[in-house]
Amino acid sequence: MSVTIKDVAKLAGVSISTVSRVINNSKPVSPEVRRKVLDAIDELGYKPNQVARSLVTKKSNLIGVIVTDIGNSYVAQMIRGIEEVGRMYNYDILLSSSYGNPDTEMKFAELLRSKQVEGIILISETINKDVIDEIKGFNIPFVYLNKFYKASGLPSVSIDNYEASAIMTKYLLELGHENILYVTAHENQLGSVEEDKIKGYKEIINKFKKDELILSAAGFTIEDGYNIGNDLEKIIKEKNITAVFCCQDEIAIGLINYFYDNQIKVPEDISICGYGDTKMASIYRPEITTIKEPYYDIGAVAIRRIIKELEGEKIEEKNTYLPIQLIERKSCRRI
Amino acid sequence: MSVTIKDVAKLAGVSISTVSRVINNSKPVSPEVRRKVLDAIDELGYKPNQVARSLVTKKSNLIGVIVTDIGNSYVAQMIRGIEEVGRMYNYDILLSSSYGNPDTEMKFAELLRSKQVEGIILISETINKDVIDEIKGFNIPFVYLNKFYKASGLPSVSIDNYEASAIMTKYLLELGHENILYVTAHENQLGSVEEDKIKGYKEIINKFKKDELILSAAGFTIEDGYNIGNDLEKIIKEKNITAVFCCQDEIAIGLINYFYDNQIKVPEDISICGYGDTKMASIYRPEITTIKEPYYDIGAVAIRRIIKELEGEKIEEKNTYLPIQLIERKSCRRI
DNA sequence: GTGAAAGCGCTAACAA
DNA sequence: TTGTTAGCGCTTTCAC
Repeated sequence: MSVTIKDVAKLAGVSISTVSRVINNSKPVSPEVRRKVLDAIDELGYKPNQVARSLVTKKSNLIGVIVTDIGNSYVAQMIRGIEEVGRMYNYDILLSSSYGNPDTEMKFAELLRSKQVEGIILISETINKDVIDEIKGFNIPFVYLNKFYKASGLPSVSIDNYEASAIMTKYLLELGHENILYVTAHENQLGSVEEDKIKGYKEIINKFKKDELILSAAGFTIEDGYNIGNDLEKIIKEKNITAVFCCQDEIAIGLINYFYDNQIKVPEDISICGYGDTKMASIYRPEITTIKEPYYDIGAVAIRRIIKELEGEKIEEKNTYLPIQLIERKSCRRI
Repeated sequence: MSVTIKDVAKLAGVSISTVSRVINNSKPVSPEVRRKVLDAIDELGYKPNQVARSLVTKKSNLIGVIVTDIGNSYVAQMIRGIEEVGRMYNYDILLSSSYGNPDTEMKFAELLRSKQVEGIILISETINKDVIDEIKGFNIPFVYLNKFYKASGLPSVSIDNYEASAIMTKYLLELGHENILYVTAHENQLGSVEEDKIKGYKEIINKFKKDELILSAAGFTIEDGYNIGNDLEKIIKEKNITAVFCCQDEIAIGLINYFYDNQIKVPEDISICGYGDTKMASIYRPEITTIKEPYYDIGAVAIRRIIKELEGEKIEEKNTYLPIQLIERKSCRRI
């Protein structure tokens, strides 16, 4: 079978402890013995068995990541961030996709634990109290990432949605738009980030004494955006709207698609902006003006927090807020 | 610390072997004892330590997946397939992204091995002989997935690119296009799937006595597509081309973007089709006519192969070819 | 500086 | 049906 520390010890003519010492640099070993051991390792192509090592050290060097769907580009970007800094600190990623099923999430959480992961990052799109409680019970570092809901009281990394929304609204106003409609996903959804975003929008709108105009799509997807196209078209005419601020890039794309299919030009006939700066936003034509949520950084900071905690550092603030950026592109024009 | 099998045994008043038996259902246990054990497990919230278990059984239930970049949507889809069927058979995914660096790939391969993964799936975009040889040396099931290069002699899952290309060319011809230009990524690249695709294109073009027209982009990306826009525009006029068959959706999108920016309409002025059916192809406007490469299925079949091999089944053919599909959308019109 | 031995948490003979 | 025991491959005291 596979070559073990014993084989190396035998070949080098030393004890296994000595071999262990040289591979871990844990205690001084005389140069000559070290050489012999190193040669033996080389000759046999020995690679320490991490499983055995984990069993005794209780360090798996594994971080468990539970995501809704790796197919979402923002999730993939977060994972990139997680992976890349994880790698820097020698942590591997154990990945599970729940596809939104709470039972699956729960099962994964337990599975990850039994695999002795040292920390867990949960990237979710709903709020699932049971799973969160379960993970908290593991007593290992845990970060909760949710683009759609506020992680009240949970360690998390996000942006200040209130501020981001205000910035975008102000920008639209500065472009000369008088009537700006905000498309939300679900209005009055408790704990949703939409609460903050709507607040930011309203604040600015009221400050400049314009009319609050809010339309609710039935969700966050491209399809949802497309589906409110018809309703929106009517409202636009009625209320003389010139700019639509979508709560997600996907909705903006769905809307632009609807307009494309109905011969309405963006931004000539109507300005549309998104939120998130998902990959599509920069590829799409017209290129979409949006708020950049730094997904990669969110992932990176999340795992950094976990590693810090693992290293015994105390994390003061529960939530880390990352800087946002308004990305000015082509889908909104000056009036 | 964490509760172990010993704690359970003590609480239940039995030996650890009995506990092991009930959690594994490996040997008969009397109903009353089983109940006692189950109760103890429940009371203590005991979860078997998989690391310890792995050490003795030599089964980690881990499949290592090395990818170029999880941010590519096709990669994410493959991983979905891998994950979902892996889960069905109780395998977890250990994920690593190499970002195209061969040294990193190599390091990951070794790392995965030391973590005792039972199989490896390598999703690569170049050919890296060293890494492949290294992995082969592990003597564990291995599947090689590469969308751009042929995996000569390696266990892999893919589509018949020759056939796919021929089908698309034929389709364009049937639409009434007389002069069809094929945009390749790199011409004459040894081992590239472009060899097969160009062959498929040429075969049909010659069969119908049309002119072979091939243009080479400098790569596979949206940007590469955009960058040849200018050259292509000239050739289109010169040769009276009405349809452009792009070797990748990304190139098609780049090209359509170029045309959008230069007021050339797709498909009115020029028909463009892609290859791959990456997520963008269906979202984009105009929706892109393309060849569907079944990424999810490729991933699913790949891991299924590994699991079969792990179960002792002998896999006969080295490469599994999955059915393709022509997806007729809006970017190509009838002449 | 080096070796012997205990033990991480578990499974799997082997006995009883 | 149950318990005892020997490891799995490694790290880590504890002697020397």
